[in-house]
Amino acid sequence: MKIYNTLTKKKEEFIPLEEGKVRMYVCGPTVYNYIHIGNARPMIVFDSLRRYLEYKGYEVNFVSNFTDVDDKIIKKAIEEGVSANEISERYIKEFRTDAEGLNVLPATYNPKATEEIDGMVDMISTLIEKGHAYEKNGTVYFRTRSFEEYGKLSKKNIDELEAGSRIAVSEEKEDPMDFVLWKPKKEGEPYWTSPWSDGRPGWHIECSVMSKKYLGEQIDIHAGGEDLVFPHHENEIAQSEACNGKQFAKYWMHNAFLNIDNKKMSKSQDNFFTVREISEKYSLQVLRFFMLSAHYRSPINFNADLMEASKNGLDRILTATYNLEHLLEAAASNEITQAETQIIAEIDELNEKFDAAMEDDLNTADAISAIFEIVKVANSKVSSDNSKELIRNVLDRILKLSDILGIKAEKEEGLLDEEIEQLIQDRQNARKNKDFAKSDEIRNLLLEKGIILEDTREGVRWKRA
RNA sequence: GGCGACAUAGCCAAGUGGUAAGGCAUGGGUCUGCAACACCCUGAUCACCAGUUCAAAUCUGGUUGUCGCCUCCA
Repeated sequence: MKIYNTLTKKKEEFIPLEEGKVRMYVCGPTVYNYIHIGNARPMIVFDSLRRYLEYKGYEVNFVSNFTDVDDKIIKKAIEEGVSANEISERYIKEFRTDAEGLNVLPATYNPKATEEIDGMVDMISTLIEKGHAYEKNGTVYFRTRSFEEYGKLSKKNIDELEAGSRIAVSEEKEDPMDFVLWKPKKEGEPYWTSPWSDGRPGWHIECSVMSKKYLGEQIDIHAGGEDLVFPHHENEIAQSEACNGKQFAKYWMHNAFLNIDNKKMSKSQDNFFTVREISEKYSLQVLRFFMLSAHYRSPINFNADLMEASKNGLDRILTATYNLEHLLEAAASNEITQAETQIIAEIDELNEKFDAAMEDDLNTADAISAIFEIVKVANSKVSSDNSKELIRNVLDRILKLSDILGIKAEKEEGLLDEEIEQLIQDRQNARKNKDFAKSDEIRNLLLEKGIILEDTREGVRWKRA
């Protein structure tokens, strides 16, 4: 598989550090609110990567953290008059609800920053010992100039950074580019004790420490949104490599941003959507499908029309599996014929197209097109005249490939209550008697109840609107 | 100011040297009692200019436009 590596700015063949295993870290959310749809992009994209790697047979150790101590969390806690912990616990719970709706698999480990403070103190101590960090008045800074390769990920030159810097100059810092590893508490803030002060860790050190603890000093893939390249990931590299003396992550992957109506999402512009809000209007499967319909490194635009189009597109796939399931029930023959092996060969070819797309830096847009092509084959060439084996093969293929993308392609219709069953029966009787006025009336009534009826060769069937 | 990305049909979007995948929408037709689903048909001189090449959406240079990072941010 080829992966575009931000570090080298090239697509590279993916070769894991340890054969058959993948160590992967994705920067998780700061839990101070519901996640927004921009947060959902890396979750979905890298979950799809994980699913694909697992499908290929890798054992994936997938770690994603919760940043549960932070200025924003503290601010929210003060506003609500509750503890910071209460805020973070609440939104971790909400995060899990949204992640489940998006069909994002749970991480192997979900460490919380506040539970890893000891490790952070250790790493900061090591950095001080090695001359990569220094303490001033209870604050510990990373000595950026001590790490020669600083800027290698974001391709920034430290001197140019300083020239154009908008960072407030601190009297304490040896250099304006130095960043905080540990900061003393302010009145009323949560704190932990350390050799330097009662306080809390800086944001960047968290990921270096949690990644090391759960995945080791060297990992295969480190991923996140492209805005994290600088300074967050650059700083993680500096901390981890200065501390451990070896390359931190082999492949750095970054997803592009999601815009709303071609504008950056921001609270001030009031074009901000949470995943929760979207879930009230659409299945989150539609959001997931929408996100995967473009390449992860391209910016993607979000608006109601595009969601509508995605919904229709996804429905095409869902309808196809729905149809195939009904055909499977209706099919009489079980013997696969010569002609049918041709259809399977065609599907095999499209399956290969899917794999090739995924192999090429996770080209989910192209992979989805392969699924659509299989749907086309199913719709145009498969009927209840075919053997169960053929139908089963095509159906399974669509379900399997969709599942790699985390798309649930099987409709969960549930059961109908007796009243509706009776109405459907009444309508069938009316149709038999050619009382179409009555049958249409019943159909409309059912539509109001959210049940759509379809008359097929194999009889009447229903689905939920 | 520094660094970087992008520009493909009404819309979304693949395609990185050999005359343009796929989806949505539109219009016409088939199927259906009518619908729905589905099927068939319907659409692109790949932002512009110049260059390299037998051959360019695809490489090079330039122009225009859009956007991102450099500050918490996915």
